[in-house]
Amino acid sequence: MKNYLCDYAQKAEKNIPDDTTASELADFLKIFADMTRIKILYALLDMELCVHDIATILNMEQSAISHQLRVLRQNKLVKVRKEGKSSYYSLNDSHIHEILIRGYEHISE
Amino acid sequence: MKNYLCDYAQKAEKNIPDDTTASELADFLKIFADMTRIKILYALLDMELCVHDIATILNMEQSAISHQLRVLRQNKLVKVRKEGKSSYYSLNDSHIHEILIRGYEHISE
DNA sequence: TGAACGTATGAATTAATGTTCATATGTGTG
DNA sequence: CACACATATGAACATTAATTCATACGTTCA
Repeated sequence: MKNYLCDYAQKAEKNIPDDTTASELADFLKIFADMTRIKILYALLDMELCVHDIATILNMEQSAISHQLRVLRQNKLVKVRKEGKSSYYSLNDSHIHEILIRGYEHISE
Repeated sequence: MKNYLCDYAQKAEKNIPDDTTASELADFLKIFADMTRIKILYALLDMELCVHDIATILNMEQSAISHQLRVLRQNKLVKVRKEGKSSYYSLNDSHIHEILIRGYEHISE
């Protein structure tokens, strides 16, 4: 049974985020781990859209979209503007573009 | 029942990746959606490590690490170098750094 | 060749997550 | 106020995924 660590491995230990940070990071990146949410984010890249339009564009139920928008909203990736009967959603995070682009680059290779 | 789309919404439609692309993208980003894998990736940021050392550093079972390394391997995020009894893993993707950094920036705000 | 070590993997279990369905809340309009 | 429209949400169901356990495979060395 080996419980020790080589010197170099001890260095690696320092790079690893603590449980709280790692967990927050995982939770954040988890948001991008879903096809529906990715599509929603892409739809919102250039403009704000109301729930109904997103559902129509993605050809999905309003309820499903609404649930996913809640996830995005709670994680501050999108923001809402209410006007009349509608809720207009738009992006709320500057890193989204970057992450989506890096991801796309990866699968394009 | 509204089946039409406003002009601006039709533009949004063009940004949305097709199902295949969106699915691949989601699958790729899904890899980052787990605390264990994030820790492994951080551990490998500066150096290669064998399975046993990763398990020790993360204080987890060898089997769990091995399973996750397989996910990372299959998705080409890490590569293996076999030497003697050990398998040494290292990063295999230039976007990893960027994604982890963007994620960290987000949760730091 | 047998024993120890390192790694990989299949099966089972448990936990987390996405979608649907039904329904509630809220807003504008006749 | 009654009704249509837009959105939000709780519960149920189905699916996916992470970990553990047991074990197999591969390598080194006495």
